[in-house]
Amino acid sequence: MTRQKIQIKKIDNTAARQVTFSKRRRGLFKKAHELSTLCDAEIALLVFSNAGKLFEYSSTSTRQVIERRNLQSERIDRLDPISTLELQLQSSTCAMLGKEIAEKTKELRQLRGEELQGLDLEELKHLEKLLEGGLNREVELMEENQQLKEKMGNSPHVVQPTVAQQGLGQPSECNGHAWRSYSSDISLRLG
Amino acid sequence: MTRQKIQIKKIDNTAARQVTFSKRRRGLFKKAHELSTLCDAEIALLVFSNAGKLFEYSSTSTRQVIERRNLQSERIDRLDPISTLELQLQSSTCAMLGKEIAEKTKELRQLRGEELQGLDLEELKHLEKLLEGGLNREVELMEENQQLKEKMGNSPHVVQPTVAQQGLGQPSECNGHAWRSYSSDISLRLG
DNA sequence: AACTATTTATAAGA
DNA sequence: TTCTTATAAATAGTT
Repeated sequence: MTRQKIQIKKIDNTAARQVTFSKRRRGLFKKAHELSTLCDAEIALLVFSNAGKLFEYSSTSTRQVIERRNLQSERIDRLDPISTLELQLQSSTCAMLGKEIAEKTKELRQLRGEELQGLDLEELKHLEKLLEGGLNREVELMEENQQLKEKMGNSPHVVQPTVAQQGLGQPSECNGHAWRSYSSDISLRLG
Repeated sequence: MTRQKIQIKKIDNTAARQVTFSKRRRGLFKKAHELSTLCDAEIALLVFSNAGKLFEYSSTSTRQVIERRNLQSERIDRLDPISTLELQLQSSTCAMLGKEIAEKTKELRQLRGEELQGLDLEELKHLEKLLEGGLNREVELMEENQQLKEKMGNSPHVVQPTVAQQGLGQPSECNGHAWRSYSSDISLRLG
């Protein structure tokens, strides 16, 4: 699209393909962020490189957006015929906690690292907000878990896995921007 | 970015916001498609408008990309401690069929309608490929289901819902392009 | 829905 | 990888 117009077809040369991938991925993420900000849209963007590496952007959290999407397409075939078995498993939010944390960790890593390079001040502010929101959710999850813990005491036939929650990691500074310090040391044992 | 540079913050005026949303959403989808084609990347892009309407693009299928993502983040906390209960539910692929079809239908609707407007020839070719791929998967699913049907006959304690699969719809022509005709009339009854 | 003056994105090349 | 730059593309404001 510049020194010369190109055809939109797979780039054969591996090195050139990787360079283009990096450039355009960054451009795409930026555009996604701009759209979400300008128009108050909720966005999730998943990109697997040719080599199988995952890059993701989300205006809120990828899991949240995917769940919102699932709600739309599942409302019809779900919600009515939920078997008791399914209920038990769905309510075993415990298993999801681990996933959520793994995801959050990865998201944080990405936000702090790669994705941060090309971002301007506006985006930094947004990321800061996102991080704080994430921490708030963390607290909510803890509370939710506490409640779950109590409920499960009453229904012994429910699945009761053990989840050990890792701390969010060491407080860090990034591009001269001090992230809110936070340390969690929660260990959950249900059942 | 043109007559005047704008700040990346929420557009207050509702009408202006909607116009910008349409324009930029189209631009974003085009960029996503170009990246996937040029660099052989697998992409899923979910966009919820301010009004809650879902727009999605995927180089293959959104479900497929999300699953691929789940594999990466779940491999650690999953795969080892799969309870018998979970196994039973996971193997009840029947429930997923309904979802898959609902999804595919929606995807098709989107591809044929809205998203088709701004697409050039290259993209049309891609969509054609995608649709054919979808049909192939349909056939695979049928076969998988047949096998499931047989397996379930042997294990009576497995969940056994009834799923009626609708046909994909009438053969249709789109933008002067004849899509492969297909009709399915399968009705699954397990147990 | 179209039009353009500008701003952005980016393909090549260094 | 990062930067530079000529050019293609996207798009904000207007009609």
